[in-house]
Amino acid sequence: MSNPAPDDKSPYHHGDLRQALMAAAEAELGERGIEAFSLRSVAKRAGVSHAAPAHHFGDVNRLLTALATEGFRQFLAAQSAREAAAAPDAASQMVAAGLGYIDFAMQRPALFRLLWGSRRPDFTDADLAEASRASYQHLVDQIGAAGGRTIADETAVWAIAHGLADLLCAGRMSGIGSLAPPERDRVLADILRRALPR
Amino acid sequence: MSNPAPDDKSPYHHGDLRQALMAAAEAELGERGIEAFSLRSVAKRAGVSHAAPAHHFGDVNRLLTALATEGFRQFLAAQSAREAAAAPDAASQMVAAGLGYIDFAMQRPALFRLLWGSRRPDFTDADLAEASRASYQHLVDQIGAAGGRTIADETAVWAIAHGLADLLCAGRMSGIGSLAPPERDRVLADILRRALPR
DNA sequence: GCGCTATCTTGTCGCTGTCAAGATTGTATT
DNA sequence: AATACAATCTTGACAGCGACAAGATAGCGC
Repeated sequence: MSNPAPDDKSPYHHGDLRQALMAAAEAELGERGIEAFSLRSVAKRAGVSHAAPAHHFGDVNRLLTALATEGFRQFLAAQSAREAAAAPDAASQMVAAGLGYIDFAMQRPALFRLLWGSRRPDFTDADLAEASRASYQHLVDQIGAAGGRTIADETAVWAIAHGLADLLCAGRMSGIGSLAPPERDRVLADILRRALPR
Repeated sequence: MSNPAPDDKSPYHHGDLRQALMAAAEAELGERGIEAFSLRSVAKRAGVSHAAPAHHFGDVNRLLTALATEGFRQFLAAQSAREAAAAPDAASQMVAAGLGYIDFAMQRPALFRLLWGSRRPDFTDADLAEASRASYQHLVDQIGAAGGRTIADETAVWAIAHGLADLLCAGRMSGIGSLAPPERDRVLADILRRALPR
């Protein structure tokens, strides 16, 4: 096991460049956005040459694919975090999952936009497809437990959570976006509950 | 008035290059998507040199800003078209506006993504900001006429329409997206009506 | 010690957006 | 009608980009 000293300035072999590139890529995504995302800038941030990422990811889209796959898992984790703090009844769990969906969008907007608003990740990639499916299927499943029976019910809860998340993430909902978090959560929960059939 | 012959092959002065560039830009957007959008490719399609667009739009983002402004107006027109064909009661008009919102997203996905999923247009531009505001304010106003009173009501109808539109536009809602249009409209209308307070 | 392979660097290519300078055309003025 | 001026478009250049090829370096099994 090599284990180079942390202060080792610039060893020819990085050690865990793949992970470092992923972290640098997310930081770049947060600072410059997906539009100005640059593979060379990621490499520079990680302290390696401009061609180093190619060996680990092939091309820039595959780096973004890996980033999106990891992003979807954290996205699902954000929903689980809300559920853990919510009442155990099915309707509350459904609302909590929706609030987690929105939490992620507001807290990590650049990553959310990579997941839902970009075509650069390769969504035919098996890992990404599965991580993506699992992330919204979890939410959709909740409404079944809460009394939803039709495809309209399933679609409704997903569309409501996604619409709120996307518009808040983009900063276009000044009305709700400027509310204090507790009050905002109450309004969002009110809206999410409308997905349930009457 | 100049009025050059239509078959005039390549006059030094185009005549209405600004409009031609807008059309070429939308065509490029539809064929290659926002990620691969290229100013030089737009110029080539319009039959002019690579630097010609700069004189009319300054830079590429201002071309996209102009395109988005026009896009928002057509987006609003898609809602009006549905309303004109719907029953005159307030709830039906609200649903119709939502269906028009979704129509536009499914029929012109590249443009919809420019309007709602890109940061390249300059949304501080006065014309664009006004066109954008008008496009969703119209939908939000409908729920007031249909009995909505709270900020939750207004937010709900917008979020539902937008969530459905965004996910259908991205091709991620295979369940509803694969239905035949009449059946699909029925399900979408069912969901849109859930925005109304009970 | 030796060879093999993975890892990383350097250099190059075509493409991109933007800027500067020059060519062409339309229009107003005299 | 001739001239000056402004608008329009082209050509050429530059740096930054993603991708590829070739070479340098390092770890690892033998």
